[in-house]
Amino acid sequence: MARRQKSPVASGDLDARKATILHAVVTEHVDTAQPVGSSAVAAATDLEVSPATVRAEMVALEREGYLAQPHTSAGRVPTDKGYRYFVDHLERGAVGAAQQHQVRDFFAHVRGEMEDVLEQTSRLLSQLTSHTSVVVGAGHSRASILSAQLVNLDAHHHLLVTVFSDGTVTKHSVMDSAGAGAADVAEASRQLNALLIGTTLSSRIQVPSRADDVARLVREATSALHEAAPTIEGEQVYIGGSSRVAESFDGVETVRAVLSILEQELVVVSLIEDILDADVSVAIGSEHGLEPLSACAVIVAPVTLEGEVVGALGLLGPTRMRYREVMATAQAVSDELTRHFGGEPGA
Amino acid sequence: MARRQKSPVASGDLDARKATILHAVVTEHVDTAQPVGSSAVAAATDLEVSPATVRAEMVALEREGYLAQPHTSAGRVPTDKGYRYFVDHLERGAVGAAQQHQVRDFFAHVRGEMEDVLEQTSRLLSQLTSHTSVVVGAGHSRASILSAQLVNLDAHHHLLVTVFSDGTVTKHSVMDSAGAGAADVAEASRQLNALLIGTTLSSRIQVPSRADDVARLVREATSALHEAAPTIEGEQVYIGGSSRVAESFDGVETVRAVLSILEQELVVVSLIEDILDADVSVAIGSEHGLEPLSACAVIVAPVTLEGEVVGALGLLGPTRMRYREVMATAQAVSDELTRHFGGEPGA
DNA sequence: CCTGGCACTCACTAGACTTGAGTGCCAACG
DNA sequence: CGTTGGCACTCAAGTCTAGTGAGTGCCAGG
Repeated sequence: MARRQKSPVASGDLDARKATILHAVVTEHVDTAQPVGSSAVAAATDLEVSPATVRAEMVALEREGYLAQPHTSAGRVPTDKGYRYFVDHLERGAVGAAQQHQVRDFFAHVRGEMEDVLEQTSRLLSQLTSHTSVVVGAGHSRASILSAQLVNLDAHHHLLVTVFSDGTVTKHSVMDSAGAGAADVAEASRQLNALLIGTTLSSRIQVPSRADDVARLVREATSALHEAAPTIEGEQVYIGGSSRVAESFDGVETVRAVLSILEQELVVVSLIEDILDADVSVAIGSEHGLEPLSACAVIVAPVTLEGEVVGALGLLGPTRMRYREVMATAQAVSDELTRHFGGEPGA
Repeated sequence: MARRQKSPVASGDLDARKATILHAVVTEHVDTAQPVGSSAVAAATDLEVSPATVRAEMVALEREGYLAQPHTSAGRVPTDKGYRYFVDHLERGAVGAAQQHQVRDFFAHVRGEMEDVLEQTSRLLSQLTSHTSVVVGAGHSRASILSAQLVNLDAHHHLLVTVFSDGTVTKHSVMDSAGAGAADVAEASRQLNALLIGTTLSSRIQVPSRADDVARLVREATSALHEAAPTIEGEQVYIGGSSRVAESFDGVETVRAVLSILEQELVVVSLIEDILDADVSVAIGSEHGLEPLSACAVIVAPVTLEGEVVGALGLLGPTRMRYREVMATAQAVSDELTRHFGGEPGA
């Protein structure tokens, strides 16, 4: 714990006592939601020093930006930087046995398509942590096409149904003002299947240039598919427990702002992806650069499949959050989710 | 306007002056969010009576349950019953030209699958009204199957992809522990297609009882499809502008409760369906029976396709809401949405 | 470097008082 | 008899004034 320097503007590290004090302030503040005074810290730690000594250290911690005072005669509150230090120096803990069991149990019994599993996982996460959760299923830009089929809806509308190797299915409507016959549609379907199987959305396709109905349908269908590609590749997002936002923040305006962000799926996805790292990672306060979320902390964990990141889960709460427990939960669910898909690919 | 009786407990109707006063109280209260006093009412109406007279009428209105007093020395506030009368006797207005244009414009330019249209419509609604909106796409219990296809994912997993006449597509994973060969899967796919085309989810299917791989796959696939039927028939729900909830109510607990309800899609759907009537209809306060929403009013309008109700849109806000404008907007969007699908079925 | 002591700060609370919007009641008026 | 102005009454909300106490910063002595 004793590191190189103890200069007052040390940026990277703190001496053992300061670290202990900061830790105490964070845990106490998380518990009570109140500014923490020097005597409370002295009582909560095993430092065996007087409040006056703690005060001196707290002055230093404030000068260095780890703590802040709401007003002159109040206790201290951690700053974003304080939480950051706390999280960086947090020894990872495992989740409690009860939670562990609940997670295991969930994944043992969950059934259905991947989409359903992800959605339910999102519910699980927010139930376990009492925070809002986000589960992102990565896009399938690299998935290849297993099957493509053109289905006739009515005289002027067909539907291109495409199945990808990752188990996702997409549909695209194809207008057909000329009204090709059933036989032509069937032939176009056959050609599309032959043409698209094995390709990915980014592949270049050689479409027939003939002028007949069949060729026209094939061209229409492939262009519909590729035009929509950016959207399809876009990830699926499942948000759970958004009502928790109302509990986490007291200002109505904050609640509104956070909810408003959550409504913008693209923003949420890019937020999660920005934070996403190989391991469980955390963005605190203004670290993620989204101003309306400056009162939030976001904890992100990846979901991998055969070594590749195929998704992510995130938990969003106030900076005043039980980091240790929430991070452990994120880790546990991430692990189980990864295992779940590893054991049951494509299901 | 003059009706049968003016007995103090008249339930159905009010004499003209009382009606005018109630109307004034509602509009004023909606505007100001404050209890409305007798002098404000006297000033706002063209009744040309003194505040004292208005007071006498307000006492009667309170006795009959249309108005309430937050405390003895405050103005009056409408009760749910008061809002109900107001809404029932509201002459329908059209939306403003600007809004009308915005709605037309939206539907002129919106493109994509029905799901996308509904989702975007939900955004439009909440943007136009500043309230939370719900769009429900009806289930396709009556839609017949146009195509069914079994696609091989890997050695032990297949995917049954089904296209319905209403343009929806579903998928169901089919486990295959025995690992049938590619030829068998193709044959099963062919048989499934022949078997299922033209049927609906409620149809009874005659499945082959043979013991070979193909018959087994067919049985597995059809049972997967029919097991999931209740879920598939379940409507799609799109909720827009849930952040508006934070603006509409001041109590944090109310916000939380409402958001919590909105998270339960099944509850939302049944709420909307309960309220849904042939015309635009409204549920105020406790009328819908969902206690957490007792501070809310819900406005619902149907979306029809060829005379049949295929969906609904809802707007959820505080009981203190601009009923006239919101109802007009709901009506306008409902009309345009109906027209949109009428003109472009299945797209 | 630690500590107890001490004066100081300042949010928060409670109580007293004022204000004013709004009421209910009533007697008088057309 | 419905309407009206007058009037006393009520009560939430705002303002002011202490009083309280948690917590601080500083300092002198160990």
